[in-house]
Amino acid sequence: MVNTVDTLDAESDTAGAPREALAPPEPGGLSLGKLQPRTLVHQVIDALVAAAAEGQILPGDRIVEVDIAQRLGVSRVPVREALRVLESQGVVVNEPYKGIRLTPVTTERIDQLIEVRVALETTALKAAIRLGRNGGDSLARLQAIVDDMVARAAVNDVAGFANADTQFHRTLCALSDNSVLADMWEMLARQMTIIFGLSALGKPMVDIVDEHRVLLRVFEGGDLGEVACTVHDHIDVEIHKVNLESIIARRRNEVSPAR
Amino acid sequence: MVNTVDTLDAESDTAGAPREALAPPEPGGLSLGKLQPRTLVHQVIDALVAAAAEGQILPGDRIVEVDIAQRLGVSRVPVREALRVLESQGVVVNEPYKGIRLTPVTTERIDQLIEVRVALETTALKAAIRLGRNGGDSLARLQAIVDDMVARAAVNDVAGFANADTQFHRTLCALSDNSVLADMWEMLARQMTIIFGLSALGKPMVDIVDEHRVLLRVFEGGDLGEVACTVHDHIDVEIHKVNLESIIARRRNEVSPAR
DNA sequence: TACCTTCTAAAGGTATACAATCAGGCAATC
DNA sequence: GATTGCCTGATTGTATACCTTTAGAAGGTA
Repeated sequence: MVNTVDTLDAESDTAGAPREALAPPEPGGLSLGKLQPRTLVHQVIDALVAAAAEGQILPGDRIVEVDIAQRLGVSRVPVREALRVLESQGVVVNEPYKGIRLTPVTTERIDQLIEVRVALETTALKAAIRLGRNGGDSLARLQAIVDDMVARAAVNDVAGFANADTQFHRTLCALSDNSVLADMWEMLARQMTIIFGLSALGKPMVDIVDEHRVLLRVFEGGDLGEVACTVHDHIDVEIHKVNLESIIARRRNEVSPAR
Repeated sequence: MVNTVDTLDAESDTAGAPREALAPPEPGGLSLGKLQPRTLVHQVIDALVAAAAEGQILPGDRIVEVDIAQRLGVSRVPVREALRVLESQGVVVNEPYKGIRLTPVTTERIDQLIEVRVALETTALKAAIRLGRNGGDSLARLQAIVDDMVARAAVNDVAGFANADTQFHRTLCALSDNSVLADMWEMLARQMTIIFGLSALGKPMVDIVDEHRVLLRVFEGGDLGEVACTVHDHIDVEIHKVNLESIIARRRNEVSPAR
C-alpha cells in the first residue's frame, strides 16, 4: 500500500477545515495544539471538497466509490465513510443502491443556504456583542484578516482572498462561543466554498473588502438591529445573479471536453 | 446472518425520522410514493438515537462499535458509518483511535442548541409568513397537531406528547420551503430528543399546549418581531433549570446499577 | 518509592471479499 | 407490438479479516 493520496488531493488543505482556527500563537514558539491523527476519512473528505471546489467534480456529477478510492490510493471503506459524512452535511446526495452525486446546485438552493447563513451569522454577532466581544483583541483579529484580504486583492490572489473571506466569517462565528453554531456554519461554508469555486466572485474584491469594513464598524457599534441588516445585505448579494447552468456547462467542457 | 436488529432496536421508529411527513394521502388509494430502501445504516442510526432517547445510553458513555454491532446483529461496517453520520451531526464525539462517546450534555451546550434552534425556527416562521403560509391549510395542519397534543396530554402519554411537539415544530420548519433549514433543524431536534428523554419535560403539558396555541396565533398575525419574541420565549424555557448531572447519575443507576 | 521501559489486550482504522440491488438489453409470451 | 421475464454488467451494501494505535499493567532500574 503506497497511500499516496495524489491526483485529487493536490492541495487538499485549501478547502478550509477549522483545524486550530483560534489557537493563539504561543509566544515561546512551537504553538502546537492538540494535533490529532488525521485518519484517511478526513483526508478523503478534504480531497473531495477540494476537488469539488476547483471544479474537478461538478454539481450533479456521479461519484463512484471505487473510482475515488483508486484515484486516492485507498480502499473503499474510508471513501464510503467520507461520503456518508458529506451526505449528512448536504454536500452530496445519496440514493441507496443507485449512487451518490454531488448535490445539484440551483438558485433556490443557494437562496436557502444564504438565508440560513444570514440567520446563523446574525445570531453569532448578537451573541458576540452580548459577550462584549465587539472590541479589543477580537476586533483586532478580525481587522487583521481584512488587512490580509486587502493584500491578497492587491496581488489578485483570488483563492487566497476567498480563503481569507471564509476565515473572517469563521472567526466571527467563533466569537459567539457557540460550538453548535460554529459547526453548523462550517457545514454551510463547505457548500458555499464549492459554489464560490464554481462562479468566482460576483463582484470586485475591493467592494467586498469595503463591505467587511462596514460590517466590522457596525459590529463595533453594537446595535443589534443594524447588525442584522448589515449581515443580510453583505452576504445576500455576494453571489447572486449568475447563470448557474451556463457556468456549470462551461466548466464541464473545460475540465473534460469528451464528456 | 439473521439480521434481527432486536434489543436496542425495540421501537426504533419513535425517534422521529422525517420520512414522508407531508405526502398528501392520494385520493385514488394506494398512495404509494417513493418508498426507498432502508439500509442497515439508517436502521442503526435510528436504533442508536432511540437507545439514547430512552436512556439506555447516557451522555458521556463510551460507545463500542463491536458491542453495538453484536447487540444489533450486524457487522461493524454499518455501525461505523452510522456513527460517522451521528458524529457529523454532533450526537456523538469521536477521538481517532480512542473511541466514540455520546456527546456530553452540559447546560452550556443546551443553551447553545436552544440559541441556534430559536434562530432557525424564527427564520422559518418569517419565511413562511413571507410565503403567505400563515393561514388556511398550513395553519389547520398545525392546529391538528396541537389537538393531538391535547389528546396525548389527556391520557398522560408523555412520549406521544413529545413526538407531537417535535412534529409541530418540524411541520413549522417545513412551511419555510427551505430544505437546508429543515435538515439543520432535524440535526438539532435529534440532539434535543435525547436531552428531553433524559429530563422529561420541564413544565406541565397543559402549559406547553397553551404556548403552542399562542405561537400559532402570533404566527397567524404575521408580525415578524412578535414572532421572534414568542419563539424565543417558548423554546427557551422549555427545558431550563434542571440539574443535569444529578439526573444523569440517577439514570445511570436505574439502568445498570452495576456500573 | 519513583521513574522509565516493555509488553499486551482492547478498540478503532483499513483492506479485501462476498452479497444485494439496479439499469439496460434481449428473448419469450400473449 | 407491447408487456413480461430473465440475464448481465456495474455499483453499492455488508461481512470478515488484518493492521495500527492506545492505555494500562508488568517489570526492571535507580
